Amino acid sequence: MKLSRKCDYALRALVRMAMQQEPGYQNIAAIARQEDIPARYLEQIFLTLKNAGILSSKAGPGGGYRLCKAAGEISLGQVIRLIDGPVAPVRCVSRTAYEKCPHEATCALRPIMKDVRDAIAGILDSITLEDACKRAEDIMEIPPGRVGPA
Amino acid sequence: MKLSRKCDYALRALVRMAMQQEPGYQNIAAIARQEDIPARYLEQIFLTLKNAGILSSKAGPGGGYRLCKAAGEISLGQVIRLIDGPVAPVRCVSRTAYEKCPHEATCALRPIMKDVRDAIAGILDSITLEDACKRAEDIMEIPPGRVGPA
DNA sequence: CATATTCCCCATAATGTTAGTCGACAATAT
DNA sequence: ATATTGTCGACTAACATTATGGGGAATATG
Repeated sequence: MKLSRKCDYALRALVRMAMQQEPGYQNIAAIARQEDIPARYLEQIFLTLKNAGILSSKAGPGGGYRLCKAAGEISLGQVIRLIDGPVAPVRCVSRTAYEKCPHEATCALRPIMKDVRDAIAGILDSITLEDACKRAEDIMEIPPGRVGPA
Repeated sequence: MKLSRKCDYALRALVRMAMQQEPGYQNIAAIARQEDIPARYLEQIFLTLKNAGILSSKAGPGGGYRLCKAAGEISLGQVIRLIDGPVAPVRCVSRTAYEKCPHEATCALRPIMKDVRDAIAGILDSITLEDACKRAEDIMEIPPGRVGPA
């Protein structure tokens, strides 16, 4: 039930990109440095994200990557499926990568696993990079009107 | 987010064992045949389950394995953690295998992953082998009073 | 144009995990 | 005694993960 490190990198890098206010390009080296990710590895990840239409890129000085859509349009589920594959614990309950299982008709576990899948997907498909960013900002800066930590 | 095949084997074998009404021992070969699991592999799995106090065993003719506790006392979560490790998508939100992460304090993903973990654990820790068995029986035999499929 | 910067694509290596298989042995029932 | 069944440890083949590296193409700048 574990997220790969690669996927963790992808999500963290995307949140970082989404937090950037100005609309310019951000290069791999900078993101990699900030998030402590091996740059050449992040390169591969960004390429995948680009091919999936999540990022777009521009070469040369001042170039780099930027989000292709609004942060509110990119769900965590979308990214996770792209990097790690289906979120369902078993394929026979996956909506995006369903695969028939011979025991399916009489399997006692299947309906339970379906509940698990729905619970996971229910969260990950409803939360976007924008939502994550907001949470991140709440964590990092004390909201105005507050005097200090509670 | 995927269950290993090994874990799938373990769960299916345990449900099968729990469905057996008579209190005797059931041997590996029989379970392996019924559930279509490589016998020598299931051997390893049962040994692990035994060492964890879920199964007990007896050698010799008429021997085999049986559940060590009532089916209602064994949760799916317990079995899954034993075979596959923590159910949390990332270790820094695991209750049973927590591990500190350097980004923890400012991480935007963590609270989301915590929700995912809670959702998964909420289901898997509350459902027992007994629950699964009931579902299995419902699937396999049409309840009395019903004339046929709806 | 020359040059530096940055992304693009392919290959490959190091390491770890999964899903088994095997052989010899110990316990038990008849 | 012998057949049956579990116990234990080692081993392996295949695959996945986590990178690293070379060589190129696109682009901005002077």
